[in-house]
Amino acid sequence: MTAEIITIPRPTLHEQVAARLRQMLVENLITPGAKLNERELAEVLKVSRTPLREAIKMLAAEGLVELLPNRGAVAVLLGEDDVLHTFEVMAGLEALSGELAAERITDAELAEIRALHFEMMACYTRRDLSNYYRINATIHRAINAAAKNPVLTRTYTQVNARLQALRFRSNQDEDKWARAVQEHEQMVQALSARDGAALRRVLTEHLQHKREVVIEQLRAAAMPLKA
Amino acid sequence: MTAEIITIPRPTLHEQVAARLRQMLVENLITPGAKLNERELAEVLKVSRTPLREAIKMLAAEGLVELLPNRGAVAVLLGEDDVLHTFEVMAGLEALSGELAAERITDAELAEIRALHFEMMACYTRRDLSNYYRINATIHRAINAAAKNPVLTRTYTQVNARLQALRFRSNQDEDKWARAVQEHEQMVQALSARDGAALRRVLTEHLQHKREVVIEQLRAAAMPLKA
DNA sequence: GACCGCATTTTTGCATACAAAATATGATTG
DNA sequence: CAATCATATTTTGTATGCAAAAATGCGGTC
Repeated sequence: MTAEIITIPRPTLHEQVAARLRQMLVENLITPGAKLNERELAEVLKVSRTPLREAIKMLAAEGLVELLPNRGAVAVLLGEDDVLHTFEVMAGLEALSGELAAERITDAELAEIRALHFEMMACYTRRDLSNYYRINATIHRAINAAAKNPVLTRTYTQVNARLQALRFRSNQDEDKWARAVQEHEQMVQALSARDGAALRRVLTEHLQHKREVVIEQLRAAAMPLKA
Repeated sequence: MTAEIITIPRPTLHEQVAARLRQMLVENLITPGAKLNERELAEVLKVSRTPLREAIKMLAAEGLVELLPNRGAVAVLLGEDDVLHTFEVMAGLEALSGELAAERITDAELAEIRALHFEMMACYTRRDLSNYYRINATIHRAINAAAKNPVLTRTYTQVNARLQALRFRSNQDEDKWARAVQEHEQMVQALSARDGAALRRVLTEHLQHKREVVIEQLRAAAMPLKA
């Protein structure tokens, strides 16, 4: 008898479509606020409307699109308040991740995070913003993973997805960037010391600062009137 | 010109079905672990499989059912670990709710929570467990609402839904019940004092205790062998 | 020139039909 | 009698068709 069901073969079509749409939304290939035309999308993705609609319903439950009865779905467009609220929740989830990670992280996981941290420092030194962001996100995910709580990871991923859509890769303010790096330094220290309370504090502050940066850039992007 | 779109008329069919299924799952009208047969359900709910499937996909994204490729959906069955993980996240979300609520709660909201608290005390005194639970949940929702963060509310509701399915209305241990009531007393105090840190502490502990009770009852229910 | 009314065209929502996979059935054999 | 394999049945997954609602376009009117 086989030990366990190993469902990998090939995801059903609606799953693939959902994944693809998720990606498109997160990467802004679908403009926030834009209407999702079923006929169009079905044609582009080369599937019938049925699995497409099922996928859209999933994304709606995930909060990536909004469903308007009899009027289809639109990609969520986050206003300043939405961003603020989302960051508040993210901060709470990150804080919890850190707290639990400090208790449960293995030496191997810690070592990997340290390594990632150095990689990130390299990108910072080179002012390689794109890779900096990428590794940064990886570190946060790694901390979350070290918390060893699948429900937390799931929730974290879901809430975070909404923010991903507005990740600005534009030039950061130098001072704020430096501060962020410093905070990351503190994270590694707190993790090494297995100091959950400290890590909670650092992460909460870190997210708060991140929020400020995003809000600033959001405002700047919202009014290119003076330009 | 109308101020805003007020979409209320009648929810689309898949929304209704989703709501109904959600209710059935939460109230255990569908046994945890049970397979959801599309033909059967479609017949019972008197809809075709299309809106039913769309609803199921939403519930899957919400974590209330699990999707097995080519094998349909099953109502989630929480093991001890799942319950533990879910409570960990719930604790984090409640703590955050409390912290924010302490900052943002209005006098009217506070008064209402106080009133609910007294109602709950009445139920406690009468050992009216059913209504105690109901009002208890209402108080927690009210605290969450006082935080005035829709994203938090949404996340809270979603994670909480998974636990609702296993709300044991069985007789609690007297001591633990008394302790829970005392903690609720402390909540009201912390809220009145607008002491976010204190409320965070109380709620975190409260959830931890709640978790213990649920785990106990889960174990007891899991092995009625000795009975 | 802007605003309404009405017919046309899209677009969404739901039901049905068909294909593929999984499951159940039962005969067969070691 | 257990196990296995071929076949039948059920069930899920996807596509298509049809009805209702919304968006669009266009004359006409004030």
